[in-house]
Amino acid sequence: MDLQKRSTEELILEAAQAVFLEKGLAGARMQEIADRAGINKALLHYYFRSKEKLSALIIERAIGVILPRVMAVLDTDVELFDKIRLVVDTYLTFVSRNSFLPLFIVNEVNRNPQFFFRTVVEKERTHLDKFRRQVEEAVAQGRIHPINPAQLFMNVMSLVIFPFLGKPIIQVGLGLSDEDFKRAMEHRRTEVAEFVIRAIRA
Amino acid sequence: MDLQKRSTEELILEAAQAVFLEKGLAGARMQEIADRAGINKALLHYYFRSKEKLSALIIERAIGVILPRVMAVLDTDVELFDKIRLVVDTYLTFVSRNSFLPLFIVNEVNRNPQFFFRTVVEKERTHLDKFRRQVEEAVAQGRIHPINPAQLFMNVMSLVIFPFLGKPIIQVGLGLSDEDFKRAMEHRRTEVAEFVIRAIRA
DNA sequence: CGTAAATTTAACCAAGCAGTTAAACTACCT
DNA sequence: AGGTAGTTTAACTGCTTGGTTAAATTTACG
Repeated sequence: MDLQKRSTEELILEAAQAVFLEKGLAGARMQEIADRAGINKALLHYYFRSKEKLSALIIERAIGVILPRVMAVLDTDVELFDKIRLVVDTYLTFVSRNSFLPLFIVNEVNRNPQFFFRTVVEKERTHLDKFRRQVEEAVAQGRIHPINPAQLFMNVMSLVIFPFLGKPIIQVGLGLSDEDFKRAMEHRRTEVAEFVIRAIRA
Repeated sequence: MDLQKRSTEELILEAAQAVFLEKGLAGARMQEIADRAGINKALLHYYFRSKEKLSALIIERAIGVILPRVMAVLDTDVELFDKIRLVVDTYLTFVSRNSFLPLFIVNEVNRNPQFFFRTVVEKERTHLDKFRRQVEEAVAQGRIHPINPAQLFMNVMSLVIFPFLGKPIIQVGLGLSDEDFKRAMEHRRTEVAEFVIRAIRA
């Protein structure tokens, strides 16, 4: 379709996403967004009336791109242990390429939980059901240690996401270069899943 | 000593901490800090010249209060599994009472990693040595599965801290009331440690 | 070509906010 | 009583920033 060049609207959205993720909502400047999109402030407001409207779009986009990904995996028919491996791998890949996303989302969600609630979760919550039943079944069959599915899910998310939120802490605290960190995350791609599986396997 | 009333300086610091943690550095207003401290803006600047100086103090305080706590536990002579139980318990207790702290620290550390580096870590890094050796020894003796001490540490921190960063996500995503969430965290106090121990025990 | 939409230029407004200042008031100390 | 540090009041400066406006210029397109 438009292989030649992205539309101005897209340019703005990309620039806005970059700036919002880097600086946070309060720290982002409309001027900087305009600059990075290669346009001027007037045109920026011409497309997206206000900072608030623009930021709402970005937040929706950011959350909308990551949440369905996890939910889709959780909703498949794969066997439990393989599903854990799959969700870790999927998520870790994605978040490695968008390392600012977790912090941004966590901030916005804490600032305005209602929005998060209305926008996304209502539709997605049921997708957890299959996972929940799967865990309960495995517990009932004695294949895994008794564990609350919610807690298990929380654990997986924690292990995958936190290192990116705490990247500077971890890097400095453990003395890792950027390259080291990348390698450590690569290593985690398999390690985390096996860690979780060992923790629950009966 | 001064049982009657806290000094104005302390009042300001407490108010500043509260406001900074709730609103973040960029979102915090000097006026609000003054109001909450029960004084006026002029006096606020009379005590702490600028917002920057004040925020630097708060950041230092915030990090300085939580990091040494973990390090102290990691540096003790307790046996490995008990140490894991201890660190989880200590940390979870503390962070339950200061639930805004993790998000604040994570933000500041991402915004300015150098500061974090200079201020705290230099002195604290060595405290990890004992834990590191302990893990390596346990691996060598075949008491636990082979695991990089750094990764193990990262896993424990992840499991403890993340739920507080993602509290709204988790609450909404899993449909937990405030009471439910509190109970879930209480439950985690023992669960997380056992989870980790099962994951590494040979 | 002609017209409408897209884009720039440049100036401007209003609000919010950090920080200042000076004068007056209060409380405590000696 | 007098002085000093702590505190208030209230007005003000200066800068940043979101948002607007109007006119000029360019681009796209039938």
